[in-house]
Amino acid sequence: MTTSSTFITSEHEETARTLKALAHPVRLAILDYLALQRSCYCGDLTHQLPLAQSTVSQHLKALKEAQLIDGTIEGVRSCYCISQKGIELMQIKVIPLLQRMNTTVSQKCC
Amino acid sequence: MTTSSTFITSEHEETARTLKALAHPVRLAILDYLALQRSCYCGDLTHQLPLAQSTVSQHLKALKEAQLIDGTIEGVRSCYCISQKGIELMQIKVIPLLQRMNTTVSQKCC
DNA sequence: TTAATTCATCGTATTTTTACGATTATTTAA
DNA sequence: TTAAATAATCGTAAAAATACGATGAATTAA
Repeated sequence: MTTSSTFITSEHEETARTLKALAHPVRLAILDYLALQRSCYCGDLTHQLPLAQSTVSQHLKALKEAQLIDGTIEGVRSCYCISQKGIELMQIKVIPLLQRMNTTVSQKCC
Repeated sequence: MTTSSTFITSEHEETARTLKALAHPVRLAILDYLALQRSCYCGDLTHQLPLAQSTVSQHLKALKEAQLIDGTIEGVRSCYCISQKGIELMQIKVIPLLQRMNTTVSQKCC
């Protein structure tokens, strides 16, 4: 199920990919933390989260592959932050699509 | 991994559940269609989509369980539409959380 | 140079998701 | 009453996601 039809557009495919990266409590928590702190190291997150280091690293990788965050090696550590692309994806792709759901349902439609 | 800590809040858990329901191209297409058409029958979707009837029904169930849509039996058919609760979840829970990502990144933060 | 720190990656087990066909239940039409 | 139509559910197979420990690579400190 990858082929996009007229019904399932490439926008649906792309946005679903972004939403999938967002759709995990740990990854949402990481993003919220990054939004607040500006940036942090992988180790900071590992200390905060009840998860193994390898698991945290894996979540960061998922966010990075979805272009939601940037990561830079700083000596022995890795620094992460929300990416410009990530902000664009939210503002231009994801949120507008979700906004389209906002049809005024005055009464039960069916 | 279900326990919410101070770092992972219940809001993260709940929003992740909603996002998971959204995070599939077929389900996004269904919601987009419902936003446009107001309502439709399961059969309409089965005709539009390159999927088996049981699969479409399964996707509708996922959306319903996430409270994003309502379904009503109309004789031999089932009519679906975006729910008021679904709109609320978008406007009050999901979109605000995604909006929080919108920190102005003037230059590479790390 | 050696040891310690930090993090990514690998291999793997478990769970969840996705899709299908077959079956069942309900309603409508003949 | 019987047949057709519609959609939900069941069982199941295959793929993807999630988590872990172990290992390896790179950098810094001793």
